[in-house]
This record gives sequence, C-alpha cells and structure tokens, in this order.
Amino acid sequence: MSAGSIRARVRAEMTAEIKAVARRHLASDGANLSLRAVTKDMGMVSSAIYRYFKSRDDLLTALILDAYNALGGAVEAADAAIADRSQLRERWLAATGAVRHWALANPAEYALIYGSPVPGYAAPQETIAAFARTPLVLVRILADGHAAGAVPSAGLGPMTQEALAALLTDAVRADLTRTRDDIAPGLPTELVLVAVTGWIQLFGAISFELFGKFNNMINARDEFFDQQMELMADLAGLPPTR
Amino acid sequence: MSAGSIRARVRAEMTAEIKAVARRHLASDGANLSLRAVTKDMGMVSSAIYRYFKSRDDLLTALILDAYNALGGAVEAADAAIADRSQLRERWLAATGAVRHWALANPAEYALIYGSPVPGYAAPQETIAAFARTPLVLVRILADGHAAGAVPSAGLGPMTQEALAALLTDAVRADLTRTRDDIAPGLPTELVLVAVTGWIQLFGAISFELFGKFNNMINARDEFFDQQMELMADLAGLPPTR
DNA sequence: TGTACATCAGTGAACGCGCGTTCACTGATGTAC
DNA sequence: TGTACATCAGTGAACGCGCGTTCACTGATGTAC
Repeated sequence: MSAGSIRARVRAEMTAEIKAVARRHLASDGANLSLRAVTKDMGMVSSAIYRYFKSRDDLLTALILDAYNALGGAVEAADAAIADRSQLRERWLAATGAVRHWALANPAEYALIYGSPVPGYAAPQETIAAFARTPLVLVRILADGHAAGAVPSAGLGPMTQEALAALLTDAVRADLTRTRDDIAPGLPTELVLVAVTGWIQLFGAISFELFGKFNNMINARDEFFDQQMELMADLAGLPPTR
Repeated sequence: MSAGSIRARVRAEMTAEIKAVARRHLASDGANLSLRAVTKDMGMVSSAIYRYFKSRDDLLTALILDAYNALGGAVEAADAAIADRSQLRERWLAATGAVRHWALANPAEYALIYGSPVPGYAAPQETIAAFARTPLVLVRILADGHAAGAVPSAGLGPMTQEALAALLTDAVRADLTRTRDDIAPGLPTELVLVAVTGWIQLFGAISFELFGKFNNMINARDEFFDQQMELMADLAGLPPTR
C-alpha cells in the first residue's frame, strides 16, 4: 500500500465522516443543512469542508445519491434473498417491505429524496440511475412472472388485461411503452401500468405514514402496510405464496 | 358600520395580505419562510409583523390551516357540482381531479401540507378538522353509493368483498372501523379500506408528479392521472358513468 | 358635542446569533531525482 | 539514501449577509363620559 493511497484512504474516511455527520443534522434540521454546524461537530474550522465538497449543493447531491443507492441496495438485497425466484408474491412483499423498513430507519434521508424538493436545489442527471434502482426491482418481479407465465397476460388478477387496456389512451400507452423498452422488453404495457400503480401506492403509503397523515387513524402500521401491498399484489395478479 | 369594525376590517385585510405575501415566499424558498422578507415586501419594518402573528410558527400554522381549507373547499365544491348525486364515478373523478388541480395551481402550499414536515414545527390539533375535509369527501362518495345500493356490498368491483375481508386483520379492521364510526356509520369496513387505498393512491400520484418523480417517464400527465383514478374507481366498484 | 383617556399599529434600534464562501497562511505528507 | 520541491489538509480571519424576537417609543384611531 503506497503512501499515496494512505492519503487517499484518509480522504475517503473524512468524506464519509462528513456525510455521516451531515446525515445526523438532516434528521434534526431537515434539508436546511448547515455546513458550519457539520464542521463544528467534527471539530474542524468551517472552511475546511471545502477541501472535500466544493459547495453546499455538492454535499447535498452526494447525500441524495447515497440515499437513493442505500435504498436501492436494500430493496435489491431483499428481493435477492428470496431463493425461489418463482415466488413472486413473496418477492413483491420482501421488496416493498424493504422500502418501508429503510424509510422508517432513515426518515430524514427518506424525506430528502421523497419529500418536497429542497428549494433552490436541482438534482443533477447523475441521480437518475440511482433513483431508478428501486422501481426497477418492482418491474423485474412482474417481468419475471410474465416471462415464466405465472402472471397471466390474458387476465391478470381481478382486473382483466382487457379492462386495463381499455383504460390506456395512446399517449399514456406510449409513455409506458417507452419506459418498458429500456428495462423489460416484451412486458405487456398493461403490466407496466400495474407496476407503476403499485410503485405509487408503495411510496404514497410510506410518505403518509412518515409524514404523519395516519396519526389518530391507523395505528396498526405494520399490518396496514402489509395489507396494502397484498392488495396491490392481488391487483397485479401475483399468485398466492405456495 | 361602527368605527371599531373599521379597525377590525383593516386588521383582517393586513392579516390576509401578510399571508398572501408569505405564500409567495413559500413558492420560492420552501418552508424556510423568512418573516423579515415578508415584511420587507410589504414595506413594513420587521417587528411590525408581531402585531398580527405572535411568532413564525403562528404564521406557519395559519398558512397550513388556510391550505387545508382551500384544498378541502375546492374538493367539496367539485363534488357538489355534480348535480346527479348518484353518478358516483363522475363525483369521484371530479373530487380527485380537484385535488390535483389545486395542487398544480398551488404547489408550494401543497408541499407545505403534503411534503416533508417542517423541521422543528409540530402542527397543532386545530389543523386536524381542516385536514380531514378532503378524505371525508372521498369516503362520502362511497358511502352514498353504498346507501343507494349502487356500490355492491357482496362483491365490489373486480375485488370481491370476501377477498378484501380476507386481507384485513383484526387490528387494521379495528382502526378502519373506528374511523368509519365517526364519519359514515354503516359503511362496510371493506369499503373504508378501498377509500383509504384510493386516498393514498391519489396523493401518492400527485406528490410524485409535483416532486419530479415522473420526469423523463410520464409525459401525458393529465391523462395518466385520470387513468389512475379510473383504475381506483374500478377497484372500488363504482359503476360506469351512465 | 367635546374632551380625556385607552387602545392599537407601526417604528427603529438593538440583541445575539447563524450562514456560505474566499483567501493567504502554515505545516505535514508524498514524489522525483 | 537524502534532499528539493510539490501537493494537500486544515487554520483563522474576514466579507457581506440574513435571521427571529424584544423593547421603549410615537402618533393615530376609537371609546367613555
């Protein structure tokens, strides 16, 4: 290990520590992240942070990217942990449960990426791939099922494919088909619609829970969420767990 | 009109103007609302605002309350505008469309009430009733349908009531039943579940759209939203518009 | 109706604080010969 | 192997700015007699 890489390693550790401290501040101050507060916590002088991030926006971008990747990684791992890949419902519940689990464990980071956008901050293009990891897992579960013939193409779940097809106008169909072509060629557009619907329901439910909209109303949070995801699995026509 | 009420009226106008200016600032700065900026815009000295609001949190509470009431009022009006009360699907589409319409017209206020909570700010109890107005409209549409026998209780839409009932555990059933008792006695718990599911989908879809999650993916936003709401109407078993 | 007093809106200065970013600097670590 | 130089992390002062809130005040408006 050359001397150069020692310096590089220390630098990587410092960068990681800055981000870790910043994440803690996110939890108490929301997206009003203060660089001075972060450096003070680390026992550094405020200007020192500019050796690691060239501006506050730069640090925010790094935190957003990390959050998307941490979430995406957790979801991918939860799906991958289901050994029998043909157990689609189990995979769906594992993946969606992982999103909620991560969100509850990291509420400030969840709010950073799925809450209201930070005013005056525009997420750069580089976050797109990281952002897409989670929905990709959801689509892939349906695509695997369709490829294996487990998710019927003639009538899926309680909604028939015909009923869904009747809903789709040309413009929306084109949007969904374009999206589909990138990630799961051959998947019927109706199934893409179901995947997107489930994706919206998933994050809608988690945001409502985390942002306090279920207060004084739904107390059995774990069970409620599981039932919402079972309902979505029913809608998608995922066969019951064997 | 006595002299006293002139003073009162001027006071009400000033209060309204402060809130209007504050709303404009919300749009550019998010929830980092600056009292000094608001008063400067009004040509007042910064301390003058304390004649109208006793603190920044007080002003925020007023803005949140106004936003909930503006949204709730718009949704109630949209529902009420459907003359034939038995046209449930039309009412559902009008009410949910009004939510989205209001949100697109007032994105900063939408983010204030449905985005990430303002750090260090806790919404007081008094906002609950205003908050509830919108979901109440949705539940009432289903309750009206159920009372009129239009929304079947034996099998609703593509999901049978039995299938939904099988999903509900005792704890969640108790949560939903307790909520139901306050607002629509007699409504089957399964229909409450459907209403809550639609409510989540509604706000999930709007938040995703407003917070940029549909960028580079769904371009036909109006149509996509309508189709999501039609899908939810199908799920709820709302009969097709005559 | 006219006067004395109370209420109220708005002022201007101040308190104590925090912010992101720049800049010339010191001193340690790494590299090339 | 030893030395000269370059790179880099971290310092401390400063710039120019903004923040919420308090306080004693002025002067206008409203109220009671």
